[in-house]
Amino acid sequence: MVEYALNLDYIFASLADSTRRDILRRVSSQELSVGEIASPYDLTFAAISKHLKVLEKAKLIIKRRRGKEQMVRLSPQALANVDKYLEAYRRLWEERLDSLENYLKETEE
Amino acid sequence: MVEYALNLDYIFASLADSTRRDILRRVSSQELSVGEIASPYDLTFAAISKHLKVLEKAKLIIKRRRGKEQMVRLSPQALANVDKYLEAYRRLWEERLDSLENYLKETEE
DNA sequence: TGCATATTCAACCATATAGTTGAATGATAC
DNA sequence: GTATCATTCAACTATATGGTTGAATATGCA
Repeated sequence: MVEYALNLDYIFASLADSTRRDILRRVSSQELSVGEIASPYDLTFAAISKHLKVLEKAKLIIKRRRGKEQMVRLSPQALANVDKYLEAYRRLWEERLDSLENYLKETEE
Repeated sequence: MVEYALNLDYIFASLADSTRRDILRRVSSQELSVGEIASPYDLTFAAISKHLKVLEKAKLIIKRRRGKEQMVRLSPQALANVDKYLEAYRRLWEERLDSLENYLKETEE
């Protein structure tokens, strides 16, 4: 319960930064080393290392050592928790979309 | 584009606080005044007012004046954007759930 | 062992955030 | 207009966050 709430704190805080969202996107399709992750950004390795720490604390990524590199990949479970969180609200925005659709349909006629 | 990204920054940052998530939950079923929103929490009005500012900037809530009160309600659209953001990842955690299901099914046999 | 490569840690700085208190504003009621 | 109720603003404090630099650690290789 509390665990779950804390987890959402970490997950949402992680996702609130566009560099971290970009990292997530990139590791979602393939495992990358920390160096590979860092290279496109105009930031120090240490900064990227910190971003990865944040993502790791939120359990959004998993790191494993491969030789001298640390390999990083997405752990989709945390995002599934976000989806679960949204569940309670889905009906609300779908209703709104429905009424917009109806409105458009009626306007067509 | 940039607008959308900034929006996600604000939305996720808003959701990273359990008081704000609780406020969202409470205004999702009914419109509440700022005072009604504040009453269950052990925080000053000013603190709640700030939380509402954060939620408003993220377009998660809408305020309107009713007499001397400000009434607050959920604006579900911003959450629909989160759902849209998750879209790209849904396949990934569903695959994982599927393989867990298969594993359990096979273990049963 | 010693060197190079990959990554992290420690210390520090600047800015943002979450809270407080007390004054200020807006709207209604008298 | 004045008092009152509801809310916000301003100023301040403490802590968190995102970045830097330079030293430290971990692994692989000669």
